[in-house]
Amino acid sequence: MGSTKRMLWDEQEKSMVGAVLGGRALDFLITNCLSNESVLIGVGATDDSLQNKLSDLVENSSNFNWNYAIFWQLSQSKSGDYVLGWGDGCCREPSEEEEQESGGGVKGILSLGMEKNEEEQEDGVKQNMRKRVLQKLHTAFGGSDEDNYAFGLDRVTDTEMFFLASMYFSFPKGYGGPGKCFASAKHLWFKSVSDYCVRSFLAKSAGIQTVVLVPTDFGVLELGSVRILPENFELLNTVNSLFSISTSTSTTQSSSLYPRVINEGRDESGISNAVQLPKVVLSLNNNGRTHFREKLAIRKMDHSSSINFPIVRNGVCGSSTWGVNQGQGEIFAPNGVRKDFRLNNNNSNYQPQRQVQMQMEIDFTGANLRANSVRPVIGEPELAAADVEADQPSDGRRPRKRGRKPANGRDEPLNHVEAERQRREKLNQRFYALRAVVPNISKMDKASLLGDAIAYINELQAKLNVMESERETFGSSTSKDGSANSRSENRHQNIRVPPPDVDIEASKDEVTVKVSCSLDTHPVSKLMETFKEAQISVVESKLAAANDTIYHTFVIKSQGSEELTKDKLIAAFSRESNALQI
Amino acid sequence: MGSTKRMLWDEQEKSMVGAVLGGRALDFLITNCLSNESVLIGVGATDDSLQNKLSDLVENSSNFNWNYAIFWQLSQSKSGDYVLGWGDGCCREPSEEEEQESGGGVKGILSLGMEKNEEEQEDGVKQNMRKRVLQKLHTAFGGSDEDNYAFGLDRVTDTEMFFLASMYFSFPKGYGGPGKCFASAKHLWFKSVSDYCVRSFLAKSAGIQTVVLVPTDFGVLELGSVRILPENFELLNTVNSLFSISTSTSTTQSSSLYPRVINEGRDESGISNAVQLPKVVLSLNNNGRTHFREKLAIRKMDHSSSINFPIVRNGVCGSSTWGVNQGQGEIFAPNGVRKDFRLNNNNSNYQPQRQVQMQMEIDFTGANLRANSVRPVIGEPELAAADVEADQPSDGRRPRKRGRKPANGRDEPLNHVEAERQRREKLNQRFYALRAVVPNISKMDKASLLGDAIAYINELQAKLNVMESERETFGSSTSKDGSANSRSENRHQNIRVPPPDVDIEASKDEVTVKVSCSLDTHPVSKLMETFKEAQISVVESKLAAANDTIYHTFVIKSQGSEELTKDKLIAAFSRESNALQI
DNA sequence: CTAAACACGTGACCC
DNA sequence: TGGGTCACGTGTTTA
Repeated sequence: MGSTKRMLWDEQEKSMVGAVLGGRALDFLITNCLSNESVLIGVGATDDSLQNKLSDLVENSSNFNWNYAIFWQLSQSKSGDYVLGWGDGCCREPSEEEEQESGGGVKGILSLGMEKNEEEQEDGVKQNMRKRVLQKLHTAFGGSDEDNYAFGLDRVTDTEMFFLASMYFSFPKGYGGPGKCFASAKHLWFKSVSDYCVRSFLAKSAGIQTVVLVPTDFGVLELGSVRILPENFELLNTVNSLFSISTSTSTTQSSSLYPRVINEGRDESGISNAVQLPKVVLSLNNNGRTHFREKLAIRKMDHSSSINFPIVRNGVCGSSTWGVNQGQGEIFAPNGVRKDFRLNNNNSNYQPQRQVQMQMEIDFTGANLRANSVRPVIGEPELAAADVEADQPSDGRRPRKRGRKPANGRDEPLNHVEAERQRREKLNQRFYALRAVVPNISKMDKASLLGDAIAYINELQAKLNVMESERETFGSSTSKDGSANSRSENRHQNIRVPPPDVDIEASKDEVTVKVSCSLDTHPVSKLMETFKEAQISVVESKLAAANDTIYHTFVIKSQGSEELTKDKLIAAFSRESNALQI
Repeated sequence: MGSTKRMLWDEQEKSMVGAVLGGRALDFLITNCLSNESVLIGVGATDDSLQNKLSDLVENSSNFNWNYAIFWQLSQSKSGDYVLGWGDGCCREPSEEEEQESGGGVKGILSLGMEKNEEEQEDGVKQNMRKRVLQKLHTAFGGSDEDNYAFGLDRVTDTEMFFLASMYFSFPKGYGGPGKCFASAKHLWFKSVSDYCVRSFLAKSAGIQTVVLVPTDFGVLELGSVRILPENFELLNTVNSLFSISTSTSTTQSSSLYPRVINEGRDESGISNAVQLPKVVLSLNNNGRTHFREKLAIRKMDHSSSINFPIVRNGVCGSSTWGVNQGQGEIFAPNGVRKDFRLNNNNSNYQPQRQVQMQMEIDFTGANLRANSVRPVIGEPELAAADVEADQPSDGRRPRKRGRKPANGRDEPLNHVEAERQRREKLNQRFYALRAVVPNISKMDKASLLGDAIAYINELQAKLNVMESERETFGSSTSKDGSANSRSENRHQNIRVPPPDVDIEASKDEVTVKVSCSLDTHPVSKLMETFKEAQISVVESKLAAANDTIYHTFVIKSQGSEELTKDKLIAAFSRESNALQI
């Protein structure tokens, strides 16, 4: 009874969640939760460039100093519907000036929930509820109790509550602020958050006063500020240039933003098959080589500088096909943990039967609190399961207060155990990360995980070997493809898959060669499909081969005007082709 | 001083090794060791078929009941010289009848070493020396202290000592028994092991009385028995048919026996640049799903059945180019750990710059000792480094006797720590195994290993993604190829690399769509290439899309007659098309 | 209730 | 001489 169960929402939970998130959000989440049966996986791959853009919008004062930025990424459900799910996000606590400027409503708003929470109740109950709500969301959307991140938070601020809860939302086209924005393809500038979204209550609680939704090619960018900001078209231009396809400046330009969705498990409830399944893994980013870092205090610090704010970013699990390779340089980034993060993003795609989970990680890049003793509990299921009556950690061994570390002075023997703690934690961190990238984990214990990882690596190696040798029989392809790290020596085997079903006929003075191949895998398959959908008939088709390129030329005809046809096609293709970059 | 250093052989060590292995072997090893500077890597790829053949010769009574079989695999040094190195091996303890039949000399022979070991000394000193010798060999040939396997052995029998020590030998052409045999290309049948090899002393110690060396195409097969066996040509025929290339009956028939050698590091000493670098990883094979298994007691059991013997097999690391695929069915063997082993064989080939090590693994398939308390120490560097004066572990906490477990009666508190020990050990085991399959390990600590493994997995996934999408553009090959475990469900998403460079032009009354895509990945690329090679010009090309197929039609023209052109094309394509099956 | 799994503190060791 | 890693024994939790 103490530990909340996954699927079911009992009344107490409902009221609690409603109190924290607001009634509309509660309803929305409950209908979207679907008892964890139908999960939406792999809501597209995001990479650092997206994250950088978002954090740029949030932290870079040259832009607008938004308090948060969320990219709602377009995803496609099994039934073909598009759904906007959490793509990436970045938030920061409002500065003191901002809090003053915003009219002081930030604090305490949350206590005006559905149930009348008395104002005099101190943080304790509120914090407790927030954590429990986050935990409930976590488990409701498929997370396991162990890796619940909420209890790793020292304290959940209003902003964080809004932000963290937002991760669990997803919006079908036309629903919610992002869904409406994307459906209308027009940006929305809310000077009041009263009804911009089902998350309005939460936004209000966080003191957000201005919210802007901007549609992009693959999703919706949501920006929010605690200040009242006038509509600003320069921002829109900036956003457009940042998030449009052609102007992607990412060096890696590899991971695809293009969404993919697999509906795993039965899909019996048809409400909305867009259910994110965030599994939050808290990670500490020891940038550089400093070996000690505050664990995961997402909370704003007492004298919050403008940078010590969490950056939440999602990684993709599930079978998201993400573009090409993601640049070895990125993979072998010198920074260990950072590397893990990055790599967690490009996941899987390998075992569709896997119980994949959307994986989020909290990056504490900016958390520059140098305290070495505030080590909030993390990964302690006993805390997660315990009935957290008071906010004070019931854990005896770390009697840390909630607010600040006692700045203990260099206890040598203490340092050892602390270092050891950190080592263990880092190891566990890696284990989590490994769990994220290895599909088909037989058991959840570490040894099995390692075994599965080894097996998986070998499996991948074997597959790669097979494919590589297959491909190399194909001849010249590898020679010009620089990224194809092919061992060019064993060229001699001929295993390639040929153009199947080649039919050759010789008539009087010419030979006709007919090749039939699967539409699925043909380069022009999407084109043909589009033609069909748009009821476009192909008048003439040609194919020419140059040095290393094949040119298809199609002369087509459709019902409407030619310009309209062209625009239609352009629109259709633009969506496809930019899956290449980003 | 207590811990043996890697490269150097101090006098004490020399005498000890000489005592255990014999003087000639000592000299041989010292000259071949080369201070670990010039290591011979990747001495060819072996696979289960080889292992099966060997174990067949050893364990299958229908053959000859040899006590051990070693395949000395031909390798090529940097300078072009061929060297016979440890390829694969299999051994078993002699049965009791065999021991009787062999004249009783098996036991105690070792004590007639260089230094006069008094016979009355019990196992203690001998076992201690053997382990230390194995450790010395292990480190001398580049193994790290941590993964020394010798201390994982409960007890090193004579046979095992001979067998395990043999792994560190390698023979230039003409040197040693295998080297002479291969040089002469004639088999050798020794009815006395006195001088069949530099390992004669060891062989004698193990009671081996008959040794046969048979040259094969890529190495030398060495068989030994504790019995005196008359020359037998049927055996030779069997061996020839087993190990010759053409008659390989292995179903996989994939892994190349062909050796390759990379000489890593400087090669300043020119004695013999063939130095194996065995890094032995002890692995327990929990066949089936039984989750508990005796750890690694290589020793023969008290009532040794005929199957509980170790099978040592080598895996290939390094950039050995080994053949095609090795049969998915093998890869996806249901047995988890076994799979790991198998897969460890098809290793690497990925990071040739990696500090590769020849990796051996001991397969305890038959080790059916059900004792769960004989837990030999393994991976305890402090033990390895400690000066083990007596065989009794100077470690206080494991007062286990040497010979047999005391059959402790369910000590509850003891059992806990024992279980925990085992858990740790299993974990470390996996870590070792993971280290074996992950190239480019930045640091040797666990966290880094995990990070590297994650990075590597992602890298592999990314590569596979790229290749898969590349391959899928190649046409319907996957549709009829059952083994291409393509996730057919998410066929509908357009994850595919889209037709890039779509150019759309609208003219007066028609729209032209031009698609240019890489020739490499186009289904007809091979066709076009063939056209070009055959100087065939395409008169007309058409493309039509049916339900799920795209039809290319080419009307072509070439110089010669049409029938000849047709035949030429058919010949060209037939070579491709039968690549479908495999 | 047992067995497995994990986290923790501690001693040791190694640059 | 300390920062870092490791293994060990132990207490606790979970299935």
